[in-house]
Amino acid sequence: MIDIRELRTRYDEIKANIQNRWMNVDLDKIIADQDKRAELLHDIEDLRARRNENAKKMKGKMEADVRQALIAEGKALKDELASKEALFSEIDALFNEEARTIPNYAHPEAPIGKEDKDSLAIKFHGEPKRFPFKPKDHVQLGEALDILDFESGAKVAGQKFYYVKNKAVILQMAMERYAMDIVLKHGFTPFITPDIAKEEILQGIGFNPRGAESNIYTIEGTGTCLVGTAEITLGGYYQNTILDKKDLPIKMTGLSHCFRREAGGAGQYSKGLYRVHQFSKLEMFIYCLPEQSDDFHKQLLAIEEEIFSGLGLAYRVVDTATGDLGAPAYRKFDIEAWMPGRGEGGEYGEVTSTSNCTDYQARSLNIRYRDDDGKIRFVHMLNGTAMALSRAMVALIENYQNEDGSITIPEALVKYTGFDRIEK
RNA sequence: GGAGCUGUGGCCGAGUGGUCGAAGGCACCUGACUCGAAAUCAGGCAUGGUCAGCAAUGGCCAUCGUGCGUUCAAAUCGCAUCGGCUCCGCCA
Repeated sequence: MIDIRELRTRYDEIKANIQNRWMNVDLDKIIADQDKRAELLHDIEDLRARRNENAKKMKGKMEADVRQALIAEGKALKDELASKEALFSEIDALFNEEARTIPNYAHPEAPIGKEDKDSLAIKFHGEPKRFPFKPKDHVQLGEALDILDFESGAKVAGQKFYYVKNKAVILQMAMERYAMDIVLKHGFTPFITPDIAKEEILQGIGFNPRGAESNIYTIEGTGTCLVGTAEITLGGYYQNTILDKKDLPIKMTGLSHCFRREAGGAGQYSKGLYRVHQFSKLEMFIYCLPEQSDDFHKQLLAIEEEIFSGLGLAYRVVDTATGDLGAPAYRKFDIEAWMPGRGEGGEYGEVTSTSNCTDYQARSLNIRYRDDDGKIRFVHMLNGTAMALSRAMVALIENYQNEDGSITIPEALVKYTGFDRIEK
C-alpha cells in the first residue's frame, strides 16, 4: 500500500493516478474514514491514559474505601473503553481495506492510457520469422510430435491443464537450466520456493485472494493459496524484517509452479499453452535501496532480453500503459516474443514481465532497512520473469518448426538437452 | 496425527499480576586513555502512532509469537491459534 499519511499531502497526484489507471477508488470516502478512525483513536488513547493513571494510584497500601472508589472508577473507564474499542476495530478494518485499494504511484515516463494498445513498444529485436511454408501453431506441432497432450490434461485435471511429454520434458528442463545459468551469472541466489503461501503474504504482494475476479486458487479452510508466481514467495521471504543496508541489494531467483484460475480468459489467444491453469516459472526478485530501483529495473529487463535473444527469438519490449499496470507496479516492462502460430500469420505474445513496485509491497509486508542516519526506511522491491516455461515453449516450438513438423533445438539449449531435434 | 516443553529488544537471556519498555550480556555508536589499534573506563543504544515545538526534544498511546478472555491493573493468569524443540506413530 501507499503511505497513508500522503492521502492529503499528495491528494491531487493520487487522484490523477487513480484516474490514469482507470480504477474505481473513492479517495474522498477513504480520507473521511481515515478522519473518523483518527478521532476515535484519540478518544481511546485519552481513556487509556486515564485508565493507566487510575491503575497506578492503586499500587501501594491504602484505606479500603479509597481503594473501592478507585476500583469503581476503573470499572467505569473499562466499560467506556470497551465500547469505543469495538467501534474502532470496525472502522479500522474498513479503512485498511479501503487504503489497500489505492494503487502505487506511477513512473512519470510510464505511458498514460487505458489498455494494452496504449502501451508503448520501446524496442524491437530481431526480425519476425518467415517460413517458406505455412507454419503450424504449437498445439498442432506438439500433439503431432506427441510431446504435448492437452486432451489427457483436460480429462484428468480439467480444461487448460496439459501433459508435457517425451522430449518436451527434457526440453523444458533444459530451458529452466539455461535461464537459471544466465540469472546466476548476474549474482542472484537460487531458490526453489513453496507453491503455497498464506493469504496475508498474497495481500502484501498485492494479490487479491478472494472474490470472483481473483486469479488465485485458495485452499479451503487453511488460509493459504496456491501461488500464481514465485514473486509471492520471494517477496514474502523477508516479511517483518529490518535488513542491513550493507546486505542490499538482495537478488533472488526462484523456480516454482504457478497456478492461475484465469476465470473468463477464453478465446483464440488462450488456446494451448499460452493461457493455462498451471505452469512453471523461473522468477527474479530484487530488494534494494530506493535510489537504486530504477536502475535495477532496467537490469532485470536486460537479463530477460539476454535470455530471449540468446534463444534467437525475435521480440519487442513494451513499456506498459498506466491502465494496464497492476496496483503495486510503479512501472512495468514486458517482453513480447514473436509467435508464428498466434493469430493470423503470427503475432507478438507476452513472455516476460518485470515490475518496479517501489516501496508499495515493502510497506504492506513491513520490509525495511536501517539507513546511514539511523532511520529505518522501506526497501524497494522488484520482480521480473526469467522464463515462464509454458509461454517460452510456445515461442520456441513455433519459431523452430520445420516443414516436416519436426523442431530444431536452438543452439544455446543443445548442451542442456543433449539432442538437437525433436521429430516423430 | 498423539504427548510434553518452548516463543521476551539486532542477537543471547532474566523477569514475584501493580514501581517493567522490560535486569544482565553480546553486538553497535560516542567520548576518555593511546602515535594508532586492542584492552579498559564513562555514556548512549527498540519500533510504530499521536500531540506540542522551527528544531534539539518532550508528553501521551500501543507493542514481550498472534488472537480472545480474566482483572481496577497482564510479559506475568486462562483459553485458542501459529512457529520451534523433544519423544511416539506414519511415510517419499
